[in-house]
Amino acid sequence: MNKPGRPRQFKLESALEEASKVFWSQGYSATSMDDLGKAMSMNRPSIYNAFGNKEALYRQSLAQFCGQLDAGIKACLSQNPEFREGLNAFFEQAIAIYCASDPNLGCLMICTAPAESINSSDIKSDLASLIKRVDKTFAQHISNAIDNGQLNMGTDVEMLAAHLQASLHTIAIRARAGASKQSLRKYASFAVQQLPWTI
Amino acid sequence: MNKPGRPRQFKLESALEEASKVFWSQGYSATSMDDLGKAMSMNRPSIYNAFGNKEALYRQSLAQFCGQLDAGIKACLSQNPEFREGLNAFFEQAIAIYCASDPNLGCLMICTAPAESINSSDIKSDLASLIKRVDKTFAQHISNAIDNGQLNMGTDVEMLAAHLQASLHTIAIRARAGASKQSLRKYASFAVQQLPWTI
DNA sequence: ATATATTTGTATCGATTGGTACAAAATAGC
DNA sequence: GCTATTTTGTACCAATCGATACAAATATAT
Repeated sequence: MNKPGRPRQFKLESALEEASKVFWSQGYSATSMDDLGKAMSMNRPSIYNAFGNKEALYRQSLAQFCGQLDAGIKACLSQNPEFREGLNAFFEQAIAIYCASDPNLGCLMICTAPAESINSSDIKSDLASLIKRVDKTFAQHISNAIDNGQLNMGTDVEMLAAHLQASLHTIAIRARAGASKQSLRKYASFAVQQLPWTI
Repeated sequence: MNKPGRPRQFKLESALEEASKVFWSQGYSATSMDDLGKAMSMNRPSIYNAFGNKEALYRQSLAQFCGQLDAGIKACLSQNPEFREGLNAFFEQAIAIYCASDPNLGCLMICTAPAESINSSDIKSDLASLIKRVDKTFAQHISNAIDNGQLNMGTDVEMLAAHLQASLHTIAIRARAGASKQSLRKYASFAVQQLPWTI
């Protein structure tokens, strides 16, 4: 039941991963199909055949990245019974990703998609979708923490979720601007500390 | 004491303003010198003569924008004796700028510079400089508010300033992603409310 | 008027852009 | 072996990219 035809000399996931790295560092418009071809070890016709055009490839890179990001949040927050420690673990993980390369690249979505979101309504909606997705994930766990008595009742869950994501956004941008891991860690723990904890 | 030679048919400031609008909506890399020439009503040699190259023009656009932003913060916060109202006024002003066009463009610096900051160390340092500048401005007024007894003592001034700027960052990004003025206003007032007020 | 200095507009440069046509290569099913 | 199907690699496309050479135009200073 295998497909006929010449077999692919690349793996979809790893090729996409290499494309993501290029977009991540150079942004969308400053990245050429030639750059992508070299990084992915594919010639251009193969890229177009496998992923569509440049924008489709970028959006698939975004989708892959966002899936990992959201999964990371959920993993950290579900794993830890204490919301405070779950949040600290998540921010630690996010900072590790944002500062994984030298120089720090920050967040692929937050640092590269806004620039293109006016030129492409699809990229704009991708950006809006991720923001909403992260808002919802945070809100869900904030709600749980309130039910568990870890956070004060009476606080606006959605606003608190947006406030948490604000910290994530500024960490992404500051990382890209060259901030150190240490300074980002310090800020993250401050932001977590500012939540209306009961204890 | 006038300069000899053929007089300019453009004004530096207004030409720069037009250039800013193009960069603001399209970002740096997606903007061509041809786009700029049309928007500025200048032919390319005149642009190069007056501003240098494309990157220099972009950086001057950034500088103009950032000067207005920082001046806006200082004006709002200095004008209002109550820090809380000064902050509310500033966020209202920022939201008005971020949502002035249709579609919303957010912040020129925050939404377009991060994408290019890896390709250009100058743009990266421009971004870092603005962040530091806003941090300092916020910190100064937070410090005053503590001295005036409006904010609790014992809070980390620098971290609180970064936390305020985080709200500004997420507002800029959410505006660009299509968020409404109302939702941004609601979040801004929530963020202000979360500060450790004494009253 | 003449010389000097500056801007403007046209025309153009080589390089690069995103995207594709087409044939060779390599598989599966029969 | 033969056909159908898919991928690969070369070559190439028109369009656009950032940047500039050069002469005409327009001002000041003497």
